[in-house]
Formats: sequence, C-alpha cells, structure tokens
Amino acid sequence: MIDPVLLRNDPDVVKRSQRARGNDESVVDEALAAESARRSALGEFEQLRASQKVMGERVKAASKEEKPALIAEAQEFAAAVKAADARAKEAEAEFDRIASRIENIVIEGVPAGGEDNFVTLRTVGEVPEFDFEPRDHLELGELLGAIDMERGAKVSGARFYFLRGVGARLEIALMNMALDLAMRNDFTPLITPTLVKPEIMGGTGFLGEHADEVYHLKDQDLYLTGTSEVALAGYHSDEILNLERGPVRYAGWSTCYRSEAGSHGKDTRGILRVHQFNKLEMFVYTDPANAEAEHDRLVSWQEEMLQALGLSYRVIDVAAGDLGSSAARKFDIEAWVPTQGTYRELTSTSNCTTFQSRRLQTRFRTETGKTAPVATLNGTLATTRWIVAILETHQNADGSVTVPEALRPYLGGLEVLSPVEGT
RNA sequence: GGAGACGUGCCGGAGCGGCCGAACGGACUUCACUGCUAAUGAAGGGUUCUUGUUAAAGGGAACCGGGGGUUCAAAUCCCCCCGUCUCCGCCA
Repeated sequence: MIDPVLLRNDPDVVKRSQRARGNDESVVDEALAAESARRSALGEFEQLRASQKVMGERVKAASKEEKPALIAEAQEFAAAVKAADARAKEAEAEFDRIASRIENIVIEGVPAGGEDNFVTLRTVGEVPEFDFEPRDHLELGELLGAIDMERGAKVSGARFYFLRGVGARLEIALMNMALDLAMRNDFTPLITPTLVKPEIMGGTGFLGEHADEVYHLKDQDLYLTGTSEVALAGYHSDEILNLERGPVRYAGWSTCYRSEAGSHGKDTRGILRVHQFNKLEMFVYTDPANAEAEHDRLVSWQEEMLQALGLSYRVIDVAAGDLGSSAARKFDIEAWVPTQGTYRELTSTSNCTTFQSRRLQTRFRTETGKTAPVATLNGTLATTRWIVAILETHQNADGSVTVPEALRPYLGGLEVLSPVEGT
C-alpha cells in the first residue's frame, strides 16, 4: 500500500513512478478522487454519529413523559447514522481497491524500462574455462548420484526431484554455511510456516499479478508460500517494533513452493526451475531512513557467499518495469552457468520501503514517540538452485566436482565429490 | 473426535446496556525527596482515522480477539468465525 499522504501531497511523484514501471498512471487521479470521497463520507458519518451520541444523552436524562417522543426521533436518526456508516465504509473499500493497484514508489536511480533494461553494477570473478567439454549440472548430478529427476517425476511429476547422497548433503551444507554467515551478522534464525492464511499472502503482495503462481489449498483456504519472505513479513504484522538497537534481522529457512504457471517449456532440464526447493532468506525490519544502506549490506552478504563458493557473477540493478509490486528497488545477483554460457539468477534482494509494512501494519516508534511504518527488505542467502552453478563451475574432466574450500567444513571435510556406480 | 472455560491497554486483572478508552495493581516516563542505588510521594501515558495548523495546541469519530446483529444507546445481550486453555477419548 502506498502512502496516502504522499498520494495527496505529491501525486506527481506517484505518477512518475507508475510511468517508470510502465504502469497506468491514470489510476493516480482515480485514487485521489476516491480519497477525497472517502474523507467527505467519513466526515458526514462522524458528524451524524456525534449528534446521535448527544441524543442518547438526552434520552437517558429525559423524564418518563418526554422519553417516547425523543426515542422516536432518535430511531429515525439511527437509520441515518447507519446509512452514513455504510457509505463511509464503502468509500473506504473503494479507495483501498483503487490504491492497491498502485505499486511501490520506485527509488530514484532505478533504471526505467522492462526486463532487458537492467544495469550491470559489477561483474566479479573469472568466467571458468575448461579444456574439456563441460557437463551440465544434471549430468554431473546423476554421475555423482546427487540429483534424481526421473524418480522425482515418477513420484510427484515434472519439475520435482530427489536430492540424494552428496546432493542432499550439499544442500544442507549450503544452508548451514549461509546460516552461519547470517548469525555472524545479527540475524535471528527462524524456521517458518509454509502454509499461510489469505490475508498474510495478500498482505505481502503475492496475490496480485502473480496469484496464479501460488499453490492454494482450497479446502483449507491456505496458501503454500513461494518464499519464507511471506511468513517473515507477516511475523510482526500488527505490531510496533522497537528499532532503537538497530534493524531487526531474521534468517528464515523454509521449503518454497512455486507452481511455475506460465513457464511451460522453460528450463525444463534439471533443478534450475522446480516446484519445490529450500531457501535461506534474509529479512530485515528497519527505519526507512536506513533502508537503502541496509539494502547494500544485504547485497554484500550475498556476494560474500558467492565469493566464498568461488562463483563468477554479476550484480544487476533490476529495471523498474521488472520489479515486483512491493519492491522500490531490486538487486539480482546472477552466477555464470558454464553450459548455458550465461548468467542465471541466484539471489534477489528487494527494498520494499514501507509498502509491505503499511499493509501489514508493522510500525516502529520514531524519536518523537510517534509511530511510523517500518521499511522491510528481503534477500536470498542460499537456495537449492546454487547447486547448479557450484557443480558446473567446479567440475573436473572425470565428472568429479571439487568442493569449494569454504564449503568443506560443512561436508565433513569432503574435498571432492566423486562419481558413484549405478543408483 | 466429545465436553467445557476463556479472549479487555505494555503485563496482570475488574467491568451494572448509557456516568467506560475503560476501575485497581504492576511496569514505564517525568518531577520531588534521599550521598548513590533502593524506598517514598506526585503527575503522566494506548492505537487509528479525521479536522485544524508552517508546525502544534485543540476538537471530533472509531477501536475491549475478528465479523455480523439487536437497541435511541453495546466491552456488556444474540449469532458466526478465529485463537488459547482444561478434561475425556484416539493416535504417536
């Protein structure tokens, strides 16, 4: 939800943001009109209600003889109050409907345009060269007895898989490595629910344009989360946080579910795009004034992970039109995937400013003692998908994979993943 | 699965349909007092919207788990939902 005060005082800023995203800007004027309609409807109701209260006092104080007449009068008045209340509520709902179509205000400096208009901020690490024909992650995963797509499909269908042996260990190792890094930086680990109520799913903005990519359990009316961001954002809903000691940081560990509707035929091979995976997600609640600095910190922790894993990557500033509705800015880190000859997204970190918290009613106390919406930020610290880049980047001619040094302690000192006999 | 109890502010805990945004206690903040701490005394507080203003002060409305209803008037009565707890059963 955007800031209604900003909408009222500075509609041009909102329009400019809508334009940068390639969104409809007429909705801004619609929202403005709905806002003033809402306020006048509310004013009418409040005035009537105040008079009704006065009337109630008179009824109470009246003598037996006066009472019937007064009550008759009050009865009529009550109907008017009720009608005004209904109008005010309707006007409020109408404003919410319109305002919710406005996406978060894009931060100054975010490149305009769509998917292809991102700006590369930096490229880090050597692109790996091989003096042999590199195998792709699935071929390697099968050689190592680490990834089993066939049986995944047998049990659960396309885009499902088993991680076994060193594959399973690799994922757990990655998660633990990420968790350690998070804990060194003041994050509280949190294992989150992966089924959430509609209002939480809606509040985090995932039931907007992307509603069809979300699994929904109809009978229970619960949603399977595509990221722990959902539960982490809902964690402090309707609360006033104490941010005096700095940002509140959580590292959420959860399995993520995505229906991948609309991506049929895309990345069908291996575990690059799957319905279920694990992820360690950073989530931060902070004073909006510190949000951009925190955003940079999230990126630097992500880079720390990728560098420790010896991956080659680039950091991109995602263009306005490619941002989620809650994000004011988003940095993606894409790692080089040798057999694809291109960079693929391994992490994504968004600064949602106060957009998410406004809807979820998460506030903090400012220096003056007033409450104000907090800023929320989120970012990936490790996911199953990283296995793709790790296997391919560190592979050897014989199909074995050298374990990056930083990961070895999490694999019981294992230095090389070696091919195994039939599975 | 069966039976019951409960859900009030930061916490505990009262609350008769109008005098209840809500007693009382604790915590908290400020002030006073006391070498310090503690103790004591006094005062003060919630949230949201709205109006107002450069800003404020001030005014108004809403909020007692959520949503409906009855009533001139609802924390209080009725219905539905959600949550918590206790007992019994069942399964680990």
